Amino acid sequence: MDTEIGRRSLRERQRQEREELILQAAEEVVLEKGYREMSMDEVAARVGIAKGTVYLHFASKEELVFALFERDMRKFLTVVETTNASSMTPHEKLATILRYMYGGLFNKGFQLLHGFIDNAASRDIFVEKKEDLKREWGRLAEYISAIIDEGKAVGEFDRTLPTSVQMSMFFSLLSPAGYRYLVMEKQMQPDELVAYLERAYFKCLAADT
Amino acid sequence: MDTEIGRRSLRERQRQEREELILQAAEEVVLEKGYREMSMDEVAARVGIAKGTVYLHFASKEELVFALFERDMRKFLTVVETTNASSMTPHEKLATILRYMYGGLFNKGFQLLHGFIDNAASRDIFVEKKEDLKREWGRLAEYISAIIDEGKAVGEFDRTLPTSVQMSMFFSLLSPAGYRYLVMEKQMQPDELVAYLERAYFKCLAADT
Amino acid sequence: MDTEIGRRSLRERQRQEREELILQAAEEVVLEKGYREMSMDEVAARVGIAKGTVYLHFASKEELVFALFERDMRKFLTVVETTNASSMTPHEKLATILRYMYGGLFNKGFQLLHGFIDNAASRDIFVEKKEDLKREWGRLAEYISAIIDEGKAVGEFDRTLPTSVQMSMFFSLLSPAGYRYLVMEKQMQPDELVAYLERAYFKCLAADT
Amino acid sequence: MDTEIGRRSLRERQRQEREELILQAAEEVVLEKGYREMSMDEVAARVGIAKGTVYLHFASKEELVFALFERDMRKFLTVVETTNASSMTPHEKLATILRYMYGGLFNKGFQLLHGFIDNAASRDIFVEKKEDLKREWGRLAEYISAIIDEGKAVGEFDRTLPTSVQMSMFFSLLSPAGYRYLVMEKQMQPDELVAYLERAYFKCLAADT
DNA sequence: TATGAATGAGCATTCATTCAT
DNA sequence: GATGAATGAATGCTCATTCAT
Repeated sequence: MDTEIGRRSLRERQRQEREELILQAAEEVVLEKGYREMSMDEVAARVGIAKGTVYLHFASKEELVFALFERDMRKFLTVVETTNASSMTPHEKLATILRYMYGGLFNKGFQLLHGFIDNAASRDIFVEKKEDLKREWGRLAEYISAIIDEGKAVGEFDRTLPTSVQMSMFFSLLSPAGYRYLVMEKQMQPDELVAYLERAYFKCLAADT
Repeated sequence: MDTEIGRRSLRERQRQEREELILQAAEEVVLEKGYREMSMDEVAARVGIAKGTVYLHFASKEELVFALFERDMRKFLTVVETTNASSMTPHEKLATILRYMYGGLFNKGFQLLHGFIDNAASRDIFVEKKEDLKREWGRLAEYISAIIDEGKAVGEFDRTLPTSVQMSMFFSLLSPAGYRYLVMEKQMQPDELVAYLERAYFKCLAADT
Repeated sequence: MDTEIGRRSLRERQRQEREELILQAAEEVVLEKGYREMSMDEVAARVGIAKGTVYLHFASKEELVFALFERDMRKFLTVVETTNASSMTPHEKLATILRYMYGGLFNKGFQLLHGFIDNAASRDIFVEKKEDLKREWGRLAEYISAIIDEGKAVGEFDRTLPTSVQMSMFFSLLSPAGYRYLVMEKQMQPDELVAYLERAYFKCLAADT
Repeated sequence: MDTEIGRRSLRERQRQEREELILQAAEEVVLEKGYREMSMDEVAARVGIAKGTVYLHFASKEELVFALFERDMRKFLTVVETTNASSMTPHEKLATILRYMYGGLFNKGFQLLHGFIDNAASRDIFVEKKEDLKREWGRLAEYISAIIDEGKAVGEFDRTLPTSVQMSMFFSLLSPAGYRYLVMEKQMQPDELVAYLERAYFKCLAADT
């Protein structure tokens, strides 16, 4: 029985590992080529498995990308929730989240979210899932809004700008293309760049003295 | 001969008008559905001509969208050049351009540029045209950079932030999705929104006093 | 204008001819291999056109086979209606229809109808069209029933057997396989065979004397 | 050794029982959906075993359905042989077999045979097995023919109709679809229906008086 | 022996592009 | 020039079959 359970959990672990591999490959391809140009053949090829195997894990291309989207959204939400629950000041909270979004190599997950929120195609693709997406996005927006409002309450942030605008700008500070431009053409260090974005954003937010 | 020329120029004018109609239709569709979902059939149908006729004007779908891209870029460049040649202060210049970009219903041309610069798909689609695009984008970047540098020189703008970062942020102030969110969900007036963006951006830019 | 109309009707005629060619090819394949084994590739290949061209005429495989079905049903209905409207005796009417069904090389159209009525697959395939099919089938059934009832009224046919049973048997006198067996294995002449079926069926129908 | 044999025969019995369960499930599915739509997954699921296990009993889908076919043919042959060996009159013999075929809920086995004999798909599917099928079908045909001939010899049946035609008609009296129509739409009792078929068929067969 | 995950050939459908009229 | 019918490469998805455990 012990073996039985052991075997099962092994299977399950392998399954999850493979699922993660597929998601990673899909993320790569979707970021490189976009949703429509991402082919299930290529995803499978990158993982080194057969096309049919992908379908054992995800019922359709749409489901696969949606799962990817959710995974990244969940990661993001976790960061935001954890940060929000901490005892940092509003400024520190936003800075922490900002570093998550634009740090590293422009966090792939956020890049995906960023791309899909904007992309015309994705609007129509996920028709059925729209509600789920909206809900999750709504939660995210609420957290950020709450932090900004908290900052306004303690007099740290500018009350003359609507929170919704401040929040929307928070997600648009830099486009992936802008990021590439600065890092690749202008040879800017990612850390340095994030520091600049932080400086710039908080100047926007700062309460008039 | 005189008639000949007149006839030709008439033809030529009609040709250009039709070309413009095609570009308009293509712009509509590509903004609604994205590059891949835009079908030549639909573009032709919206103009009210046959599919084959579109190919008399543009050698391929790629060429069509590229032409669209260039048209919008040219319009944008004209605005930027005209503004730059004026006797406004750097602040006023940037504000004018900013209003062009984010004003109205989020200027379609800029929306397209914004979307395509970011979009993964477009990167690979226009492989051959990359150089042209880069050159044009470069000119745009130079103009904006020059204005920002001018502002720094006269002590208006913050010298501790790199011009390249300030410029990149200028193009990313708000994503089309963010725009839709604020206008449609939050019922914000476009004019009001642009005013906020302006305020926010110039707070970022402002030199420390 | 004359030419215009002439050209159009030429186009239209060509279109209809090609549509008929596709239907013929589809009929062949579907009779040889059944619905599922019929591939659009093969149909196109038999007509000598590209696969895409088939889709210019029929929106889907299902539509194609449904159109085929309807074409054959319509032909059949025409025969039945014409016959019914004639001044023949009920016996002669049924004999005429019977010869249409089982005559020649077992009328392909009727063979198709026969096969599809029975086939388990087709029941589920045409879910949406079910109503149309039922209605058409119903009309056919009514005509035959009416003729049989007419025969009963004039004392020609056996009143102790329900009309519905007599009608159902009318459509089941011989299966395509049975036909093949008799013609190919037993070297029976089709005409001769039909004559036997006629004799046999009317013995069943005959009123007791 | 005794135990050895006992164990083996137990194994063998279990094996046969499972095989029968698979055949039953396959019969259900194939009658519901047809050959192509019957999936090995569904068969296995209905039996409650793994898909691989089905392959331990039947080398392929084709083999499975062929085995099913043979099983039903064997059952049918047994009925026919038993009946033929009895001391009934030819009329009674045929009536017995007829009741087996069309009685109950349209005997599943016969329904399968009926469907496959007719169905275009099956012709090509069982290419290799054709000979076996033909032989078995031939035996069946011979038995029925013999009974009819017997009837003709004793003056019971019509000698002016070829035995082969009378036999072929015997198998085509009613299609499964016709059966469903009469029982479900016309609310006819199965027993009643079989009685009608019997009456009708023997009117056909009857010798002229 | 039993399992079910993995495979990959096969097929319906779409759509950019071409070309005869 | 203008048309739109014809093309065929490309791709998402299914499912019979295999095989490591």
